[in-house]
Parts: sequence; C-alpha cells; structure tokens
Amino acid sequence: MSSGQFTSLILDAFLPYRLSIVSNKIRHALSNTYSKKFDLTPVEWRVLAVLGQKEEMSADEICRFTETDKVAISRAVSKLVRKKRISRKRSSSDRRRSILRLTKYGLSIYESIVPLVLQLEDNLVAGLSAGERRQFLELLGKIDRQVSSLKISPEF
Amino acid sequence: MSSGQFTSLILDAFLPYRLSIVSNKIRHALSNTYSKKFDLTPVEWRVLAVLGQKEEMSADEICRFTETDKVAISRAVSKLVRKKRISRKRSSSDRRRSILRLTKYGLSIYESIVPLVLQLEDNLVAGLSAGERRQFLELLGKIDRQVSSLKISPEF
DNA sequence: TGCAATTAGTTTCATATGAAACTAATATGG
DNA sequence: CCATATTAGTTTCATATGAAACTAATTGCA
Repeated sequence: MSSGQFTSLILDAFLPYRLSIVSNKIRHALSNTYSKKFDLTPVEWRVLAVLGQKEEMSADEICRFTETDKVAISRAVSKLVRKKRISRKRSSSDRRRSILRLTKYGLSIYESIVPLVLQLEDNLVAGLSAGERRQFLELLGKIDRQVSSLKISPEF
Repeated sequence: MSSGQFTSLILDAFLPYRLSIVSNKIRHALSNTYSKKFDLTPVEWRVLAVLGQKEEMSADEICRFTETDKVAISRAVSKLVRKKRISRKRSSSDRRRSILRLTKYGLSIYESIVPLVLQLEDNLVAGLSAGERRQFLELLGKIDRQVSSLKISPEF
C-alpha cells in the first residue's frame, strides 16, 4: 500500500534520538569512572559536584541549579548524609530549609573524582577544535533555551 | 585554606553535564507527547520507531541499531507484543532469533506519533539556522565517535 | 564429530525512579 | 489575626532499570 503521504521518521537524523544516544553513552562512561570506586549514583555525584562548586546550598537550590527533580535530590541528599559525605543543618531563617555542605570526607571524594571526569571530558572533545567546542556549547545552549520555553507552556 | 592547586568543576562549562540536562529535558518533553496518550514508555517508542523505519528486525538488531541494552529491548518487545502493537515470529534460519514487525495497530500508533515528535523537533531547533542544525549534528557525531572509541577500551 | 564458546533472548533480584500524596513551616491576603 | 495558599522536603506505592544469571540454539575448532 502506497504511503507516499506519510513521512517516516529517520532516527539518525532525529535530533532528540541522537542526543539521547550520545548522552546515555557519556552517562555510562562517566558512571564507570566513579560509580563502583566511590559508591556513588549519578544524582549523588551531581549533588557533590554542586556543593563542590558552591560552598553551601539548600536542596531546593540544588534542584533549581541542576534542573533535577526534588524527589531524586532528596533521596540522594539523604544517602549522602547517611554516608557522611555531606552535612545537613536546619536553616535558622526558614526551618523548612536545610543547609547542605560537603564534609571533609565528601570533599576528598569530590577532589578525587574531578580530575577523572575532566579527563573524560577532554577525551570526549579530543576530536573537536577549541572553536568547535565553543560552537557546540553555544548551539546546545540555544536548544536548551528552546526546550525550556516549551516547558513553560504545559499542554494540559 | 588555600586550594590554589585544585581545579573546581564548573558545571555550566562541563559538557557531559550540559548534555545530560538538555537530553533529560527533551526526553521529558518527548515523553509528554506520547507517554499517557499512547501508553508507551521511551524504550517502547524507540522499538516502534525503529520498526517503523525498517520493515522487520530482530531484537538483537534493534539493540545494535539503537545502542540500547538488550534487557531493556527484550522487556519493551514483550510488552509491545502483549499490547498487540508488534508481532514476533521465530526465525526459521536461526531459532534463537525472533523477527519483529509492526502490526496494523502498531503502525497506526507510530503514524500518529511521528508528526508530534517531528513538530517537537522543529520547535527545539527553531532558534537555529539550517547551517547551525547541520553543524550541531556534525559536532555531536564527532563526540559520539569519541565516546564510542572510549568504550572499546574497558578499564577492568 | 563432539564439545566448548558464543549468541539471542529471558528471568531474577535488588535498587532506582516516577507520580502522587504527605508533613511541617512560611507567606499572603482579607 | 487567622485561614488559605504556597514552599521545602519526605514518604509511599507502583513501575522501571541495572546487573547478573539463566535457557536454548548456533558456531567454530580441535
């Protein structure tokens, strides 16, 4: 039966698919550098990474900074506290809010992982010139803003 | 304490992180277009998408084509068969292998979703010129090949 | 020819994740 | 001042996912 009117989806040219594939590969590669060695899940690493960059943050701030679901952050924070990698203190100005910081132990884990993930990143972009790297991040930023503006108008 | 010797990780400039954020946003946006409406998970959609593009494939071929874990594909295939969206027939030349195809029902679901996801893709790249789109996919392809070559050398 | 290695796909078990609902605290407006 | 709405974070329940082990069939080599 002729389907001349129907446009089949060519996955290799479908941007969301391509992005997903590459992102998954990188996530696995990243996970391989720290997951077993440091007993960390990707979201836990993300929390450590944020707290390594900023001195202290609340869970809600981490959610907004990393655009990650609050339940996932909550669970990761609880595990990191239990593993004594971060500390949690109630904010005196808003007792709903907690103040999170890396412990010395957490900081040492963070400082051990950073060179590894930076090395991985270097390997990833080894085939790109410096100009191409900048270009890629710029285009990615444009797509990021587009998808964010889509989310602002929920369809329900 | 001076930490002049240590390079903190700046997440906004960290490519894997940026890719992950954008990819997650897109995955959610995509999922919103078909997940509830068509009762599909992302992996199930991926299987439909591949079978919509190719007439028939084995599970193993879908795994390799989409670079997706065989357990995930196996589970998605079983659910799609149960939902009568694809059919599964044993290969006569290799009885380990199954031949998967879209059913009429599955094809109609596929044909309903494709315009939606193509529209979403159009919206995603609305801020890019045609040249920038090509450039982005080319650079993404380079990164893809780099990360694939990393995986070829497992570290254990 | 026969057996070990490999392949195609499935299942088990433990953990992660998503959606929704929850608690406690604060903000806002009448 | 008080009731309602909102915010920060947690918990529950169901489903998804990851890792490992499994079964059945095929391939390759001695």
